[in-house]
Amino acid sequence: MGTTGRPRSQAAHAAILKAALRLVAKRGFRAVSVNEIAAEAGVGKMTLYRHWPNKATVVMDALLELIGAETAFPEADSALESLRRQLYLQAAFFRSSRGNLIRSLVSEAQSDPELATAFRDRWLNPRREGVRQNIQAAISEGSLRADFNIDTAIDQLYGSLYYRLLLGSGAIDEQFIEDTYQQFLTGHKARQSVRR
Amino acid sequence: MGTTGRPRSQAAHAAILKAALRLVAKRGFRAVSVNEIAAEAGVGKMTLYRHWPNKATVVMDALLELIGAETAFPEADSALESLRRQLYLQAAFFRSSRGNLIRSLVSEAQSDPELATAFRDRWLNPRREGVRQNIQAAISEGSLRADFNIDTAIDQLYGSLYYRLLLGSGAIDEQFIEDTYQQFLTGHKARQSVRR
DNA sequence: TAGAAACGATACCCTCGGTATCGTTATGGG
DNA sequence: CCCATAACGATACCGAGGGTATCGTTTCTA
Repeated sequence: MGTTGRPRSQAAHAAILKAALRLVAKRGFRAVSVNEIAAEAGVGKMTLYRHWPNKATVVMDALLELIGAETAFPEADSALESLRRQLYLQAAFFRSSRGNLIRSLVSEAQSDPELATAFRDRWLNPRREGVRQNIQAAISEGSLRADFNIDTAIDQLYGSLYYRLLLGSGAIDEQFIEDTYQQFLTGHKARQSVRR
Repeated sequence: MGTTGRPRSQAAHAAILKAALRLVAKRGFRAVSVNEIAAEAGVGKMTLYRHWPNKATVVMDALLELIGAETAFPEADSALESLRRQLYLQAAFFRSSRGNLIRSLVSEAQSDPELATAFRDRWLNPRREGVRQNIQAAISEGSLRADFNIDTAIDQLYGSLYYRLLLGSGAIDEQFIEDTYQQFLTGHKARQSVRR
């Protein structure tokens, strides 16, 4: 078997991810070199390349392993309220320095098809699936209609957030989130809201 | 005066922009080198750097000078119809190879604050201003309400287009555009549509 | 305890954006 | 008409950075 030899250092693995997260969140992907990440982690450059095939994959893993759960759906009394709160979480995430991770990866993905696929498969689609299930729960609860295209609705909900993050056309503040949520509600709520 | 000496070659200027547009539309910003652009234009590299300070600015100018008018607002019977048709134009533009220019510039702007400012000032904001005037015309015509935040509405209209262009989460096809337009209308149309 | 593989360090390669400098060429003010 | 001036194409060069190769050393397991 391939089980012989010195094992990979989990400490080095974790230190590299942590260093990559810190540096890229603070200064952005392009401004940080692989040498810096390795030095910050107290590790040789070659150790980094033994664990990951390239710089972008390190940052992708840092995003998923260290802060992937930061935008999970919060518990709430209704599916709609959970959706609304998740929008606020996503906005806070985008406003924070960690938003730089998303900006960096989307930027690199424009010229790196493998990274683009990985970003969709590992970050975007799982989150979209969460939103889809939430919306379907809201439909089951009778608070949303059932006759709209869910994918398009998700794009309209989250597209404007990514737009402001990447284009910097305006603040991702509470007013903006509330307006976006209300606009979604206006177009998709059930005509007769179920009451109890 | 500084009017002495050999004048700048307008032919070289135009050839460089055309070469940059062709190559970047086909293969993307990062995959095309400055040497290639100059060679394709039949020009020395230094001539390029005499006309522009860096690679990104060349592509920015190519976008504005060669295809800036491609997404102007079409004439129509009503402001709303003009807006709807402009969405279709923008979608066709994003679907075409020229969409690579936008993807490239947004990508580079993530690590180049000057480019980010130029992209907003020269591309985004003028187009947003056109949308704003169109929306205000629609309000004046009585087909839209007057009590919503126009900037947020613009982000919701166009944000999902940029989202699909940059994230590749779905096709920017007619169905998507129509759904997006209808969702905007549902949330912002006047309660009593004016008829004649 | 011996072989295999990961470790940190470091030298190296290659591409590419941008600069410097060459001799040459086109202009326009005097 | 002619000469100072600046742009021209070509080419050598610089520096940064991603990724590789190789060193002697260390740590594991069979």
